[in-house]
Amino acid sequence: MAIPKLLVVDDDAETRSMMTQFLQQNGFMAFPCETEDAIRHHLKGGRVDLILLDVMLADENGVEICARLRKEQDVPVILVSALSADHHRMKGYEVGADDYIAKPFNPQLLLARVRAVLHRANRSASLVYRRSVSVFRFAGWQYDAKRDEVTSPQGYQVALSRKETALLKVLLANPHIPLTRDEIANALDVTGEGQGTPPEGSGRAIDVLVGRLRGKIEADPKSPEFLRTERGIGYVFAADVTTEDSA
Amino acid sequence: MAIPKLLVVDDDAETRSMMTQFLQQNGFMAFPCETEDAIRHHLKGGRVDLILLDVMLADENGVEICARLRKEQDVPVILVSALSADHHRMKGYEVGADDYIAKPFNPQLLLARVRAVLHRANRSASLVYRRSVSVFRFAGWQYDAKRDEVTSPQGYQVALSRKETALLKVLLANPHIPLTRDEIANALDVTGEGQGTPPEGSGRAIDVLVGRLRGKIEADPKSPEFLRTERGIGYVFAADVTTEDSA
DNA sequence: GGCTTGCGTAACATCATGTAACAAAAGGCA
DNA sequence: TGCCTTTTGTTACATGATGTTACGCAAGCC
Repeated sequence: MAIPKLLVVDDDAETRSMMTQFLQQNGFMAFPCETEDAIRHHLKGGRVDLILLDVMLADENGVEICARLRKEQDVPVILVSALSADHHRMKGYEVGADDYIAKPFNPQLLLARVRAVLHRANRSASLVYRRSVSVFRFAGWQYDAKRDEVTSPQGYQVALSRKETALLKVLLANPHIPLTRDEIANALDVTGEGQGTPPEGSGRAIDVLVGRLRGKIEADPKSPEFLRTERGIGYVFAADVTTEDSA
Repeated sequence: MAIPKLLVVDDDAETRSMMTQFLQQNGFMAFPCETEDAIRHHLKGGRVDLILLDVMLADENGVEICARLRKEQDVPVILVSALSADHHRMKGYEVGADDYIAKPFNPQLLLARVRAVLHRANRSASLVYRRSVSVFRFAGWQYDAKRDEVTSPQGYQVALSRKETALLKVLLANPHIPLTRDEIANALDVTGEGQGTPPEGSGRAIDVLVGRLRGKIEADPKSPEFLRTERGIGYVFAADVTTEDSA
């Protein structure tokens, strides 16, 4: 993929330029935009991969703009907001934002979110009807999604519990992308069947789970090679993963 | 039951036709719909068993449409979305969607979900649907429904009790679909005819029954290959099953 | 350096499941 | 009917998975 083109939409000039600069420094083509018109200009000009949209634009509510953009073109949108209230968050998703991030935000987290959204958008177009991935490989390890079996480089079969397996799956599906504990928890709660248990933000279940998985697949759990911690953010799977389609 | 009639609602023409085709190839009567009006047309026209609804319709939010449909008619709905954010998922359940699936999705998973929802909606559907099937095969095993005979890959005949047989039948009729203990109990109680026995949610009869069946058809009952546990849910038959119709 | 915060993890608490052992039913047969 | 065998359900306990808490260490920050 070419260098992703991003638009930074914010009515505060300083925020705008800081975010733009930050993104540029991190390898993205970022353009500051002040108004909806500016966005349209870029959209007409050609491919735009992602829009970072401030929810509190002076003239209009970001959520509404997002809704309108969605109708016209399928551009991924991340809402940025100074409000951390959750109903706002919901509102953003309802109109089709791909993600949401609250100010003040952790720069690394912003990058992680941007990469994650680009990653999703990039794949979903071509992958929708592709046959499912059945085998993941990394550094000699292998995970067979169909049988739920994990095999070590030495050929030993490693027994993982269901949650451990689910965690591994989430990580393998998002290599090199930092995932927050909430994101992981959400992904793990998806049982695929009846559900009603709202995921909580309480305990440290994820930390413990990560620790347990490390104990099973890391040579030295104290200095993990794959399951790395991103302090203040969450965890990343820090290895290249190759996948293989099932028949 | 007749062949289930499904509606595929999506504003993207390509997605619509691919999903429709895929479902048709897998034995469903599937119709593409572009708008809510199209849905209503089909609903008025007669029985519709399930609606697959894209959350990101151009004009309106799928979740809202789902909510409205729910109020009017009791049609099962599965939401389909390009957003993997789980907040959406929650939202979908709140308004009464029967399930939710994120794009890009595994086609087999889609089929499983569709069958599961249809199954729930019409409990006896899948068993009745397969009444003409006389022989089931899986991983070398064979179950002859006419003679109630189970044959192992080595050709040994395995003797199952009536309940064990009934359990196997239910599982074979719903491969890869997790069944709750209640669902299984219901299916077992109704087998004969009269149905005055109120299925209870009390004891652990199903667990024990599953254990006994495992003892007879699993090579290693401790780590079952076919009759897998879905913690917190129930059990699944985790093998591909082929069927053969009787003359 | 001291302070604050986040993380790792052992130890415990909880809960679902597996299963042996027993009890109750259901047949089968003289 | 009465006795025996087989099937089915219940109970009790063991096991294992998952989540929580508590405490100590390490990383960042001044």
